[in-house]
Amino acid sequence: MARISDTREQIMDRAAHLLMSRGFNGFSYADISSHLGVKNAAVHYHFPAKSDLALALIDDYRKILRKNTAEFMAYGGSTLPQVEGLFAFTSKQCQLGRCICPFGAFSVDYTDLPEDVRQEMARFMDETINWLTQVLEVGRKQQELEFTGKPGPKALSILATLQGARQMARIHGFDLLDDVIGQIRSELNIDT
Amino acid sequence: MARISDTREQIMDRAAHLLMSRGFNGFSYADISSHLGVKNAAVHYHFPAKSDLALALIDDYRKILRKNTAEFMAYGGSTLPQVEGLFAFTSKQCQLGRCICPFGAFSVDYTDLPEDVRQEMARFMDETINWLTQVLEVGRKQQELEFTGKPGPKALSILATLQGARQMARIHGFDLLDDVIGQIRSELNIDT
DNA sequence: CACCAAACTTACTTACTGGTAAGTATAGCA
DNA sequence: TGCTATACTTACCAGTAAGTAAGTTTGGTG
Repeated sequence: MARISDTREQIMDRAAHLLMSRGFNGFSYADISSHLGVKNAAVHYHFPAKSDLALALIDDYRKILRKNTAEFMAYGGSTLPQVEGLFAFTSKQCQLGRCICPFGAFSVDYTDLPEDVRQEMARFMDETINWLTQVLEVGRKQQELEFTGKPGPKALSILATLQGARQMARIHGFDLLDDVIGQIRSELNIDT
Repeated sequence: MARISDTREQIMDRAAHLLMSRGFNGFSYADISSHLGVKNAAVHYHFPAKSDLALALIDDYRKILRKNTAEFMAYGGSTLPQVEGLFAFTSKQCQLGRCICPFGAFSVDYTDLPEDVRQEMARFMDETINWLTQVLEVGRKQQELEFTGKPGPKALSILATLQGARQMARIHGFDLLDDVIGQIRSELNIDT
């Protein structure tokens, strides 16, 4: 037994990977425990029900998002690193086999989710949309990027595009995601 | 027993709905059989393995796509009904609870799919992309629609956007899909 | 009427699912 | 040294998954 248990953290790491590679119903507690070399019940010790694991995962995502964007949301700054960071992150995750973003994973298995998980997911999505909406709004004002229509729908559109492309890339090849990101860039007039 | 067995057809109908509402690993043979009032083994009689069901579903989608687009692919014509048809279809499917398009469903459960199903899926995606690419190319030539960049990446981008938005709409509400379709329209300069 | 094949049902198997109850090892503390 | 909370393991449970083997019903055909 480790002095400070890192098993919980390892469970979260593995669960996050499994969630994004196989979807929420696509992995079992055994998939986690066997990979860590512990028993099934050890995972249940930290997360009694699978929905507890879901809530913890979503909570983590929200924290990471807030941490990474807090400074921008508070004080502004250049928007290009924000947008390019989103593209790079999506691309890297996909190449690491994590082709299903949490939105997609939980959307597919939505009918099996308890109400609290659904609500947390909606909140996380809200925060993500708000962040990108503000990035687009500020970016347009600062003339760093251009686009058609209002920032809100454009933000939705970009997030949806990346989510869909990430999934399609698994079936059709990773070039697809590069092409789509290129298309988004050109429509934001930030061709490199 | 019906003279001409329509059980197979009913199985396909139900399976298609379940695939698009819960994903491929999200439904079981029991979900199909109980709904039709037959036994589990009856489904296995028509589709021995679940991958046979997957292949049949994909084959059906390909046929439907080809049937609906054959005329346009052969002789051209106005492109607006093609594009608007895609939007209307996506919107309707989502409202009927089928928030997961086949690409998304099979992408999430990709790791469990046998090689032949993966290849059929890739082929179906290819045909879909080719169709929309041609629609965009012809539409631009005929000055029915405008867009940034090449038709290929734009087609990918639109399909990815619709797939992602359809999934996100389930979590965030159906308005999201309307907003996204509105955004796509305005970027094609076909605002109504 | 006899037969045959299609379309099932009955009854089963093996494997895995999330989940639980009870026992055990260990680290730190009074 | 003994106690206690943490972090597990062992050993199970009921439910469900896909899949199968063998028997049964039925419509159509010779």
